Amino acid sequence: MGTALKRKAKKLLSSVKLRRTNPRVAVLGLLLAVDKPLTQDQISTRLGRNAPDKVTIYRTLESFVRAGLVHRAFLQERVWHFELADDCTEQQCHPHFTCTSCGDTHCFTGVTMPMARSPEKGFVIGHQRVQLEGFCPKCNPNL
Amino acid sequence: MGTALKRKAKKLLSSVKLRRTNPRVAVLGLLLAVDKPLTQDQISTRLGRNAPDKVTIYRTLESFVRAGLVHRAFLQERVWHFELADDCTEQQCHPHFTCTSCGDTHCFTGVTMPMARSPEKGFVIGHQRVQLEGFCPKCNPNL
DNA sequence: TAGCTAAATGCAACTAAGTTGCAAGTATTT
DNA sequence: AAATACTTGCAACTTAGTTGCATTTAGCTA
Ligand SMILES: [Mn+2]
Ligand SMILES: [Mn+2]
Ligand SMILES: [Zn+2]
Ligand SMILES: [Zn+2]
Repeated sequence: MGTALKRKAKKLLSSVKLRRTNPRVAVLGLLLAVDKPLTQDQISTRLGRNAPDKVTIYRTLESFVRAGLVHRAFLQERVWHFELADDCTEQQCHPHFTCTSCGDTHCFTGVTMPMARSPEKGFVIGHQRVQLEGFCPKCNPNL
Repeated sequence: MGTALKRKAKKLLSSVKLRRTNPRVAVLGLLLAVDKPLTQDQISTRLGRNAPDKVTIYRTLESFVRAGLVHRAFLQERVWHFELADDCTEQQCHPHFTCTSCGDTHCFTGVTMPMARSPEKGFVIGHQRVQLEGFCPKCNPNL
């Protein structure tokens, strides 16, 4: 991991009053670098030989979520994907697109969706999530 | 389960060329009756004493999904929720609202959302899913 | 109606994502 | 440098969903 990324990660950690430990710098630096949702397993693999323990990665991510640095980006499988909580408003994150052919996920950061309106009085819609699936350019049969 | 429901379930099964077995009639009848997403566990509990085996419920639901009778309505937890595949178009199902206070889920069947537009050439958006969370009328602090 | 067969079921064992408890280590404060 | 609250790693656990296989059954045919 680049020194610049490490510095950025440490700064971020301090800004939310989290201790600047090695596992946290590594995980946060990675999320800063890849800029797309990753699972615990993917994080572990990418950090390679001296990746922190699985439990530490989960707890690290949990602390990031609590601090508001990271979101769980719910995809359609059974595993959680985590990404930085930028490109989001209070009410909604950007849509996520997953290719049904190759499985790749893309962040549609430029796409904004109108908020759903409640069908009846009394509901308060605090947050909205949009998931998309289909073919990515690589797998598009018409291309 | 009511006789009418059973008859309806059997009819539906025949219409998609699935064998009319007891487990299938029971599970489909239940989904017809409750009209909201249920997990395998909830289905099993509601069917009570002589509910089919867990594996049978999963395989039953899988056959319904293959036949297009049922959708997996992905909610925010780690478990799958299944519901009848009506109130859906080819491109999107109705939004689902889950209350962050009491956990109840409501189907916003009347609410339609515009489809997201691809941010760049090449993506084909086949399906869109919208999840909402907030306070339900029961838990709304302003009510 | 009885028999045939492919499809469906039930059970036990398994997989894998995420959790919990606890002893040992360490970042920050003083 | 010492104190201590926070963090880490490991082992054991939980739980949703899967797999393999022997047994049963729905729907068909004779
Ligand atoms: Mn994203
Ligand atoms: Mn619904
Ligand atoms: Zn693709
Ligand atoms: Zn509620």
